[in-house]
Amino acid sequence: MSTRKTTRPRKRGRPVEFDREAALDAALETFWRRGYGNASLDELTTAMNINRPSLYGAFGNKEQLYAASVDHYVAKIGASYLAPLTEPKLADALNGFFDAMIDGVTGKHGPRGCIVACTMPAEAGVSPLAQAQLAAVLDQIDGAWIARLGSAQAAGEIAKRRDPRALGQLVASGMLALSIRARTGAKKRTLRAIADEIVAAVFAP
Amino acid sequence: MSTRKTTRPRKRGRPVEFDREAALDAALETFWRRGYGNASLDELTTAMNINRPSLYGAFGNKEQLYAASVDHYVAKIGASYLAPLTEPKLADALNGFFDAMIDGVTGKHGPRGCIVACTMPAEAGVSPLAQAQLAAVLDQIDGAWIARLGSAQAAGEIAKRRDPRALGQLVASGMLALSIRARTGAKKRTLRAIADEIVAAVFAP
DNA sequence: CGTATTATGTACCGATTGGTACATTACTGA
DNA sequence: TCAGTAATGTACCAATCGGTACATAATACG
Repeated sequence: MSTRKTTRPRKRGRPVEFDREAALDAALETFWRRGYGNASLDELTTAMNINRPSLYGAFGNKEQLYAASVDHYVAKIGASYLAPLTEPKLADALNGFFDAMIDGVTGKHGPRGCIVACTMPAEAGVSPLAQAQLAAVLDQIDGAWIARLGSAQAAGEIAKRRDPRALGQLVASGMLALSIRARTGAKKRTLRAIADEIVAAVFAP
Repeated sequence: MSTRKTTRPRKRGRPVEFDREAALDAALETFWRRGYGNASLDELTTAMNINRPSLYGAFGNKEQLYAASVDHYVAKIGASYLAPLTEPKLADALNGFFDAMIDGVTGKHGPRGCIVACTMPAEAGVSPLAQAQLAAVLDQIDGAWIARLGSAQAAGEIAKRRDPRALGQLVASGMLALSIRARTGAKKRTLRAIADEIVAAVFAP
């Protein structure tokens, strides 16, 4: 018998008519701009261009749609901010990260600020699910920078006495703070000046 | 004729029965913990122990009550964080600020985090009033630190080549980020380690 | 074909929302 | 003592909220 992939049963019933990714993009933009509580299902379904039963069928409920939107943001936009971490020189990684991030939070890909820093903390006080998700996202960003700074330290780019953990959390903290500042309309130059101080702090002896 | 203060007419009508400050404390605690949208008027009036008409008579409406609660927070708790700025030595000012702030955002005076960093950014995307208030509060904290670092620089405590403006905004940014981290349950030691890096950055050459 | 299955569109649900009308109560001033 | 004034308590409002029942439409299977 020829080795055959387990015949996955084809999809029954009426096919989904909307593009799940496009719908998530629209939901993300809505939650990002208005926060969780200020985004109503009417707004969401209008922006996503689907009706309520389709939304509930595809995403569960409003809370789960919000969580999916945040995941979508992290995977799509957050990941693009972290892409410069693969730069061989630490200075390039840091500057590339802050440049990309500042472009992003000043409106390049959507509303000003970042959905994580600007909308999740408010929900974290009410929803354990949101609190856990926020903690997980922060851990992920911290972890990425801690690892990157650890190898930079091994390569002799930063002083041996520095603590990669605290420095990684400092860099990630910069992202949170700049995101909030951008929400009120802060200019790129202002944000970049703050980022410069953080970069300098990483390279201090 | 003896110079007399313009006779202020005494208060007419039934006197107010609640303590405005205590009511504001309760409103602040509610908004702080649950954010603006998740705090209903039923919750607010119950926490404040007043009825709706009294709330509207004294504070206008929900949005204005929120703004007043934030002002109350800034004047009461925010000011206590900034009190160490009067320390003669800059290091004492910085460490006193971060110690007080970390105690605060980890729950000493109320819910974890700070109402400014954790609940205002979400509203700033919807309400121009909230956005302007958030910008004003950030300006105030930035300004306090910029002034303090300016005089520290004049006193030779930090290097002449450093930029007090960027450094002041860096310190204030630390407050924002630590506040968000505290919201998810981060421990004091973690927050203090990040603060230490910021303090070190201020004193770098 | 017919049947099973799944998505869509409409129309609706009870609950909750922010906000207010109105009668009552407690005070000041003449 | 009585009129004027302002806060309180109750009870209510229209609007909106998140979520769903139900009939219809579109597919796969046999």
